[in-house]
Amino acid sequence: MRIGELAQKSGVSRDTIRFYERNGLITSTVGDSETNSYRNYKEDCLVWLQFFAGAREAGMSVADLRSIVEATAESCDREVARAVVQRKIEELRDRADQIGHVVSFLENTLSGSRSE
Amino acid sequence: MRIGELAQKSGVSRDTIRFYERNGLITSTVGDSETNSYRNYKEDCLVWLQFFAGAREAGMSVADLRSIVEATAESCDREVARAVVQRKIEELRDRADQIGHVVSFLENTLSGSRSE
DNA sequence: AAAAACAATAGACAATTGTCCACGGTTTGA
DNA sequence: TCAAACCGTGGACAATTGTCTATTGTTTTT
Repeated sequence: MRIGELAQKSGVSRDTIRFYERNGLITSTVGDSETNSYRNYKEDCLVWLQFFAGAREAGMSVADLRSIVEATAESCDREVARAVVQRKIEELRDRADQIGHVVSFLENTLSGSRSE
Repeated sequence: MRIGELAQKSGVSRDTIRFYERNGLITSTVGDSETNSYRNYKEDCLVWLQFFAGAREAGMSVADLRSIVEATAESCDREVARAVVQRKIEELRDRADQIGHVVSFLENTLSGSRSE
């Protein structure tokens, strides 16, 4: 798959895909053409990109994502990957709790700030 | 209360407090001294700053915070404030849901990526 | 074949969210 | 009184996360 198709399918812009690639979030291979230098993306990338989009919305940084990608890469120890991902899961749960507190505060603001 | 005390009590740095003030998140008054131009912060600011710290961690932007502060300011209509805050609460809940999805994905990554 | 769409690369630009520094003045504690 | 700690201002600097543009070349469509 070339970048345009990937962009269209994932909803992530070409520029952003390239940005992610530069930052080690995805990798591509050079195509087999002799005449161009178009890169080739696997199905795999699409899944990751969709995850990235959600994860960024959930507040994870590109650096966080890179550490997950790296940890789950073939070369790494399964247990290491497990630990890294587990850690991120806990961070996300903390963040969700944090959101809960903020929501509570806001709800108090709503009910507590009546002028009458 | 002067900025140093506020910083110490809130755990937010002086520079950040000034940054927030520049961005309309808090306000201060000029002290009554004739000789200096030290600013004066009310107890109120401390509560807000603590909220800001949590809210930033929860992923709210400074712009989000400003809109909440502005909406809840005296000058604004109660109903407007209510709507703005309610909107933010919903955004936060969406974000929490989003985190849930990401966590699920990561858990699948964990259980689904065994090499055996 | 010509035009339109696509690709790679490189670098400029921008918003956000702070931090740090230097300056000159003030307050406070020893 | 003298140093240390504080304050305000203004601007420089930095990381993050992209977006946009220009340039050059390729592929696809008409």
